[in-house]
Amino acid sequence: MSSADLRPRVRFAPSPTGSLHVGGARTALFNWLYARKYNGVFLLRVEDTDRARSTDESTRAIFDGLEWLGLTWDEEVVYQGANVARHYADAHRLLETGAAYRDFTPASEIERLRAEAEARGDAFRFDRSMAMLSDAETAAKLAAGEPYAIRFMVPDGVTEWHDLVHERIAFPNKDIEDFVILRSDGTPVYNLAVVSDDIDMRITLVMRGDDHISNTPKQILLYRALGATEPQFGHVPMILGADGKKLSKRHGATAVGDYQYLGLLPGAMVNFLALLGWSTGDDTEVMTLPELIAKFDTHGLQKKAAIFDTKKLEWMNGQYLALTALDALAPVVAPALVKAGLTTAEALDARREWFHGLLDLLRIRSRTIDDIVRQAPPYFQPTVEYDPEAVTKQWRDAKAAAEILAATRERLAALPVWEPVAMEEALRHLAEELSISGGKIFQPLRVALVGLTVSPGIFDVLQYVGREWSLARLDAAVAYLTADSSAA
RNA sequence: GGCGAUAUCGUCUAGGGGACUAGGACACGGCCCUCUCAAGGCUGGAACACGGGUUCGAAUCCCGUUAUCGCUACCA
Repeated sequence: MSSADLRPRVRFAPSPTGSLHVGGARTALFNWLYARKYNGVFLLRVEDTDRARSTDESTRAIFDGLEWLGLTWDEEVVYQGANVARHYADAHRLLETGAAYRDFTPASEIERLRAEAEARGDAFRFDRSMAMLSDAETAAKLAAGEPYAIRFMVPDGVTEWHDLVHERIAFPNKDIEDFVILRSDGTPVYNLAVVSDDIDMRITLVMRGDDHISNTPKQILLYRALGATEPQFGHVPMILGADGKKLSKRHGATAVGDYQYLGLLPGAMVNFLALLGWSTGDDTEVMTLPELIAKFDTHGLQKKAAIFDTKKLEWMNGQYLALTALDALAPVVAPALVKAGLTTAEALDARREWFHGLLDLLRIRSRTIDDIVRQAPPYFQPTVEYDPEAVTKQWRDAKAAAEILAATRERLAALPVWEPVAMEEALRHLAEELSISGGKIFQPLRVALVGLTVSPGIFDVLQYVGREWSLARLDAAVAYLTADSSAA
């Protein structure tokens, strides 16, 4: 065996029946991290055997989501639907070796018995003897072309494995009923398809959600009956909504694409997801992808389900907004500004330095890209709208405010250079002359410049709004206030 | 119902017999900084589900109870 064959092989196997959900994304992430950490191979398998529910659109959404997160796969995508011939052959192989048997009982009959048992309050269990026929009977039914399902004959004993996160898990085989592996229409059932494909893909570790724990003994039995050595298993906990219930639409944004749309950074999403159900063992929380890979260790995997805390996700995104180099951040914020109709890509390119400086000012006050866009209009549009509350609060005395703003305008206009240090010096002098605090000038000025009571430092605002627009806005404010007072 | 999994602050977690007066982060409150808002710094409140064992000693090991979740399909 060559050394290449010893590389760990893991996979992410979503059903293309919706978007890529955060739970799936995290399962993919753990697998990806494992592969990257241990020089392994990360594979993607689309489980599209349920043709009624699978869509191409969903498949694309899954690819897009994984790519956005940077979880790239190493070999061609495997489509389970393309392997049904092998699934069928494997089922028949088990039939030949006696590990499985034909069940001519119609599905409708099983359904009826199940309903009956439930009505009695009993649990229905398929009884192997129901299907046991003499060779002659079987031959006759076969000759008559009667349809049959293939059931796996669960042997006696106990099926156990050493789970990567749960240690030992054991199931007495008596609790597992003879499950169908091939339907009477010849299509494979999930557990068979998964095992057949995982064998074919030479998967060495199956890491998946712990909702699959109960499937695992059945799958292990299939590996053994098929003459294959079973892979390692690791069952990671689920992600729950804020109410402790399974994450669903009702909880709002649950798809990875939703967060992309909401202006989250993929690095923040990955970092946050990694910390849901896994920890480094030390106190580090904000980690780059290379750090995540270096620190990843299955021992840090949690057994307990985790609640998806959007507040912490936002905080994490704020950290990434602040930490990401402006050169890298600008290209992702620019399209959002363009989309909001505030500017064009060309205009931003032309004022690259200005844009980066502005971005640096706004990002520290933001948790998402949308937050940045929301703060941006005063710097991209010639005029601003006044927030009524800001007017009430800072321009309550219209006459006084107008006077201060007029004086402010005069001092600023007189400056030889439009530069923060000089502005501050000039306005602090003005405050001194008027025997008022700096805030008494800065706050009304802030409303004139951005229309709000909140903004970055006032001198930064003046600088980034620019001389021309700033002075015009002061004029407009004075006009507004004098008109207002004469009207009143 | 049966089987399985899980159980530390509101949330994510550290902890794997004595280092625990149970640590960190998010969120929340206070203070500092300050032209506002953030960011940052300091700081406060806040948890071992319950009951039995084992042990000199238990958040840590064992058993039970409870609660939650999952599976129990000719769904995946």
